[in-house]
Amino acid sequence: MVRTRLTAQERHAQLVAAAVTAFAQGGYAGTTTDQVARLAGVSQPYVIRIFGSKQELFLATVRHAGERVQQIWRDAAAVDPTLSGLGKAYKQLLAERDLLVVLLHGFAAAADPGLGDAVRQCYGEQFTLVRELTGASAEETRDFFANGMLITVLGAMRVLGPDAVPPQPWMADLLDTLPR
Amino acid sequence: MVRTRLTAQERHAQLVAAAVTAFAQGGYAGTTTDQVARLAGVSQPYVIRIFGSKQELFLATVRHAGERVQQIWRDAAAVDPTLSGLGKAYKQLLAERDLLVVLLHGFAAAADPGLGDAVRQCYGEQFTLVRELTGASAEETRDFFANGMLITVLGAMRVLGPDAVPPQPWMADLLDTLPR
DNA sequence: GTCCTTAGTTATCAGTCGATAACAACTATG
DNA sequence: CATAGTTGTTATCGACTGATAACTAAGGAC
Repeated sequence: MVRTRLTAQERHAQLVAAAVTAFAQGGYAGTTTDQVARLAGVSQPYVIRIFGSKQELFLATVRHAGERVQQIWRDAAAVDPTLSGLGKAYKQLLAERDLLVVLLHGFAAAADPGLGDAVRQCYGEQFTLVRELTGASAEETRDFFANGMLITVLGAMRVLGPDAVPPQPWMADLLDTLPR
Repeated sequence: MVRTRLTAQERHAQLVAAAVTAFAQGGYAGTTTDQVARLAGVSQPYVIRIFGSKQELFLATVRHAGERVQQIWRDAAAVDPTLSGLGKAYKQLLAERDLLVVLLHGFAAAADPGLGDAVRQCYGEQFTLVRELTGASAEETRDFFANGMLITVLGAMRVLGPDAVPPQPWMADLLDTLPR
């Protein structure tokens, strides 16, 4: 028998996955709940009924992305608990570039009072976790996050990632220095 | 005599200044042309007539911010043409935090076909200029931009800058390592 | 003073978007 | 089969927003 309906739990997860893709492209204000709904193959009002509001949908999406990043770091630290080890795990994160970019859009939208606290907490947890896992100094950790942020922004700019634009000369110089 | 009217040139500059403030807070999609107009004390249709469209207004704003950053770096390099010298000029940039944040919103909105090319060109010019001014290696320049991007994002998140939120423990560790 | 260019306004619209309400259909259980 | 709970839809609304059009008025040139 063909499964037509999903449980609310399954649908919730599917919608968050669709929202990662949609919000990564347009950001919070630049993405409609209808775009997310169409990506998931459901109607727009149903998205609202599951999450209550667009803001809650976005928050669930940012939290999901943050938790996924943390999990990848935990897994990496189990093998090599150094900044270098976690840095290599970035390879995985670049493969799921939308995850990083949706986090960036969260950071950028943090001026919105309804989003700011949740977004800052998300980033704080990441920073704390990396220090716990690696025991690295604050300075080393800052450089780690700085380079991660650069990679993320270059991804959002379509300089890095699956659908990157044709490379310009200046990009080559920059990209050559990034960890492989 | 009281000046009531401005020349188109003066008004143009005033509107770009207002747009820096407005777009820094809400980003491209999250800011209305009416918000910019009210900030400048003119009517919304007049903003559209001067710039043609919201997109052109945003592009003019991003270009202005990019040029201002470049000018600050040129001035700094005239005194101390090293990455350290340009880094110190960041103090000035943090004082005009909206300038940095509006650039970030430009990078984040680069997935929009109408904005991407201009935004990438803006970033490429910055990268190239810094290398020309300092003669630094690609790797050193990458670290320079990575830390700059981190500072910018922390500004957008209201962790850094004039209207920063009350600091959390993790923020203190991070902020202590940033260049003074 | 009159005229003409330029600065600026009000009125208005067509499209979009998040949200609500009412209804329909599937599925498990007894 | 009946019925109750859950999954999903269509219809619709009110608010908002970018853009257009038509009008008004300042101020320099002659």
